[in-house]
Amino acid sequence: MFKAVSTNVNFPEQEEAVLRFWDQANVYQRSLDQRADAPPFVFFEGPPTANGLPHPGHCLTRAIKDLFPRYRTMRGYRCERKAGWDTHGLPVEVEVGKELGIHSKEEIEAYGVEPFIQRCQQSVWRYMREWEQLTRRIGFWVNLEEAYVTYHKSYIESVWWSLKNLFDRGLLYRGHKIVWWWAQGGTALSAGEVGQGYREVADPSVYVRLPLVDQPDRSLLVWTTTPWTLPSNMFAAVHPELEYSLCRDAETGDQFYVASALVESLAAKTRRDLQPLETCRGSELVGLRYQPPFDDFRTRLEDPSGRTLDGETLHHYWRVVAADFVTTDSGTGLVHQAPAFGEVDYEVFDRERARFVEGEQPSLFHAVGPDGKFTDEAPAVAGMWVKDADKPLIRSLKETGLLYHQEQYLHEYPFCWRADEDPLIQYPRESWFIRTTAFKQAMLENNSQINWLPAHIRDGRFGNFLESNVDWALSRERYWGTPLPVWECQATGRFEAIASYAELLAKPGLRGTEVWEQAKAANPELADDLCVHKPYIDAVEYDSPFADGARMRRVPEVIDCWYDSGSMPFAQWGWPHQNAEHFESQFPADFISEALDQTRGWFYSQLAISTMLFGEAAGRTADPETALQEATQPSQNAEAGAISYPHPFRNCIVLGLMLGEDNTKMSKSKRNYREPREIFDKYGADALRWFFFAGQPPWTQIRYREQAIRDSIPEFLLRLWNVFSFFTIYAEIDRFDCTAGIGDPGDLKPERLASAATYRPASERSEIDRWILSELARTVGTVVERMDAYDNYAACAAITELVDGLSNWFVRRSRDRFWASDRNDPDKLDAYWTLYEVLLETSKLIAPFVPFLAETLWQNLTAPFRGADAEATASSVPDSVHLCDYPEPSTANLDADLSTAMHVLREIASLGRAARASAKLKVRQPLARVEVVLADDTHTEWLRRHDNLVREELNVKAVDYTTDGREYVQYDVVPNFKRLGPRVGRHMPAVKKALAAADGGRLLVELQRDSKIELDVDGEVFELDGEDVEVRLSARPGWAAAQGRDSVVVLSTEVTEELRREGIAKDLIRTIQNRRKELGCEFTDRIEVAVVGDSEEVRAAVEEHRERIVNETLADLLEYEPIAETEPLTASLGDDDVQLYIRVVCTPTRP
RNA sequence: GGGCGUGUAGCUCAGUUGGUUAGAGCGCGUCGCUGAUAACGACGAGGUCCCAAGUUCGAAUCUUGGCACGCCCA
Repeated sequence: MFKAVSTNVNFPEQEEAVLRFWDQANVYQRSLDQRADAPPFVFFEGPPTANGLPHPGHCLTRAIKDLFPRYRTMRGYRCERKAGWDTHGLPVEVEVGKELGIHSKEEIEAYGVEPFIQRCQQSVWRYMREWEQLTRRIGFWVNLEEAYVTYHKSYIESVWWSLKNLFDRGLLYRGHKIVWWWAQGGTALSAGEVGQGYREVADPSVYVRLPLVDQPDRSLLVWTTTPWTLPSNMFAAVHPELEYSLCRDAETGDQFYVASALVESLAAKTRRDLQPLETCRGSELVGLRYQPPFDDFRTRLEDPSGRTLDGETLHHYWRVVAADFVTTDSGTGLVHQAPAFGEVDYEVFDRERARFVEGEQPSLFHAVGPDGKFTDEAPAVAGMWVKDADKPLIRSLKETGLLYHQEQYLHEYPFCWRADEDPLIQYPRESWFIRTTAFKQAMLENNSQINWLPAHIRDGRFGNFLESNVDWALSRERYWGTPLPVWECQATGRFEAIASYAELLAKPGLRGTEVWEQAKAANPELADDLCVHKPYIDAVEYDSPFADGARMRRVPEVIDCWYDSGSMPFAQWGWPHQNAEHFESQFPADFISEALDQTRGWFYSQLAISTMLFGEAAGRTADPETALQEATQPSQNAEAGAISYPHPFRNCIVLGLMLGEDNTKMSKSKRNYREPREIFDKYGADALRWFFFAGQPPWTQIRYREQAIRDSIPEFLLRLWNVFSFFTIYAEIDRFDCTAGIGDPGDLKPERLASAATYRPASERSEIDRWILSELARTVGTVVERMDAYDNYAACAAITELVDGLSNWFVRRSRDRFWASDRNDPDKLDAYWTLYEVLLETSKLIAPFVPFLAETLWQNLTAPFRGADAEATASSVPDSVHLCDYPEPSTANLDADLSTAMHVLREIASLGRAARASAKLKVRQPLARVEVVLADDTHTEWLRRHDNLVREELNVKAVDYTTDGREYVQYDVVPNFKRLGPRVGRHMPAVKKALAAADGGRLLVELQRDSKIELDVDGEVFELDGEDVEVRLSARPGWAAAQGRDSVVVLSTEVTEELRREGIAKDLIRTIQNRRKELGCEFTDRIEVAVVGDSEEVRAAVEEHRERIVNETLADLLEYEPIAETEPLTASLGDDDVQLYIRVVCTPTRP
């Protein structure tokens, strides 16, 4: 039997108990085992880094990652959830550097790469425990024991395999990359580091004339704020669509080209008189040759030209080129290009170079060394720090007459975040690239098949990013990362890629593995995974296949850790070196989710790698040997078992970034959020989860608000809990037996309940039972539909509405049925069964969302089946709600008409309360009648049959319904715009006016009589039927009435003596009940009551309603003389005060 | 500077293919209900739906142009 559950509940404590139960009973594993043969629902875990502490943003990610797998599992899928950890990268190195008090690469080298990476390997687990605790506490079911780890040897070897695949297909190459370079420190800085170092500085801004080769009296006027890059000038860029003017300087006679839009501002700035001579489009300037600002490269290069792919001969340098990035915001609309010192410029160079045939391409001008000082390529300033060279270079331009104008220019420029006096410069470094651009179309095609949530990501942020794809700069000149598996022939410079450690060990003339072996011997604790890391792997060399006697040595770089995580679809299994069957069945993913910042991160790296390796419809096979060959030839292996786009993920929820309490980025120093741990302790994981799932769609930018988390308790969790508690309280009192007659309960699906002894079919139960069961069916339908579409927000809204209806209408209106004295009253049992069924189904329904509360509800609701008095076969009831099947919408119980009718009824009740409030007649005072005026009589019959609900709710004796209430209301006929719009068109305002002007009541009569209204408007006659118009009601003044959209409720305000006495009796009951509660009475305690006073009216009321008072308050005695040894309280009843004596007769001993 | 997103009540957010009375929760105020009660109900105050122009019989919704904020990139 049921045990009463207190309304007083401590959710966090309860959740801890549920966690212990899950652990002990091994529920997660059993939920998988139970679906061993079920179709898979594949989930990929985007690996977090355990190098920092988790914050509430991570809670959201982990909550949403839990929600859908749980849901799908209950829906009958097998959803394995393999955890993973991202462990490589610069942040780890920086952390370790901080510990050691060092930061430059030199310092790391001095400290020793070997101990450094050993520290890195340990450091990545620093906050492991916090992460695991968070994961467990928020209820994220994921296999942490078998997590994949990006530094593990098997993982790295998978990555190596993929890189060798790309290398062998010519997709991995070495080239230049322009990086932000800290010259003094000799290292490149990441975008994040550069971003920290911007500040405003004044730089020289120079306007330089570049005379045209063919027309030396005309020049291009270019502008730059980095004069030191001018010696390395290669091109001048114009926008092909812009208009340019050839201007004549009235003073000097110089003629030069400037963007037309900038002539005026340039003239003002230089205080010159500029006369436009002619205009042309930028595209007409393209191809013109000019004289470079400095002669060094020109004098050294003999014939700087080559053949293009079109077969022409074209000069390599000092030509006008077209570029879209040229603007007229500043400068002259002609942009000096020094590709070595600007990323954008370098792209231009790349494009230009691609026009030439192999071997005849231009090379990069580059007059500066890695130390930031000029080389001998620029003899005039050789050895000089670039910024110091600005002045002498400008002076020199002045001397040659090329300097047109000079000024100071204020702008943002990055400095080194570690040495803030050192400006950064853009500088070319050698780097390894993946030719992702060759797969741009394939990636776009693949992307177009992905179901992104929100949808705009596909063609918006992510699609645009793919459109502007550039080759992936893969390598990093760092230490802690997956080593690039490329070995270089020391004689020929040719490369070879290696796919596994074993493959390396099998190479001829192998040497260098002893470095690792010795390290391991010296320190047996060393993780074996480190053997494939720097510096050990660097020591391994072998005989070159390219030149006799030459050796192969590994290139020094490690790779971008985004490549690591993007490889997880196969690397998590060590595929293709092992686990072929796992990879087979777990690819591609049905569902992934991360925050928006992963657009260019994990979302991209996964898609790019998968597209390159597996293409579309590339046949996959369990045989690793052939897998490589197949993957090498994407899209040529379409055969049975082929995979098609999209892969490697089909559905992706892109979470919004979470902001702190003050709507700014969460930051530890600002304390604008709370540690997850504290949230769990104060409010619990369910409260947090519900806040995430029900508060807003997951892709909106969520603002962390403690109050909102706190609110999800009363708004949802506690409300449901109260219903549950109500049920158990009375089920215990009435010894409601849900087990009798049920043979094999299973997971207590509704059809199983039907076999119970006292269960009656819904069709035989009262209207309110059928109504809530219909609401339940409707809700289940919506929730399943929305959750299948990955829309948790709408699903939660439906659940909230159900619980609200359950609590504020079903229970509220059914309380009397539960209080009925006859334990075997069928109506009472119906009420129990209905509430029981709804609670059972609700606990399943909410299980994916709030798994803790769901579990507690389930276990309590099913306890009778596990108790000693349960029938023997009843042990089939799952001990966890998470082992149940998700509810199926029951079409049998669906009753749309009932839903609408009840909605109208609830509105009537609501209006009635409003009318009472305005008439200052409190609900406890019974009234004779209400009149309900309806706009139409669709539901009148039904309402009439069920007016007991209204009578009770409004505490009136009678309810009358009518559609003819002209006495109380005024009718307004308004157009149904949606329907009428297309037909009436521009006459709509006149129709509206005509309807408003007419007598609504008369129109209504006409409509009821003829089923149509004729309207003469603008000389045209319009015929409107009942659906073309809507009838609105408004209460006429002078009545205690309230109006809704479709009805007006009018109250009879007359209070007779009899009604008055009934009101007094009700007041008395209420006062006694309050007193019972104050005295701490159990629900079944008996009391004695005395009402002492000289009010005739009160006495009459008591006598008249004695039975009711006695019954409802469980009073054994109701008299008019004081009860001895009892403190009276004063109660105000009607117009009189009385003394109330209440004494508890007996308190049954508690069990 | 470019791309994407957001802008609706004091706060947090909904708002379905354009339809004329723009909603919810919280907060505030008033009143009420109450043996589920740290809950609940009613009423009220609170809105130039960021601005402007356009399309339309009709715009929070569609178009264009601005403004503000956020993110990403430069």
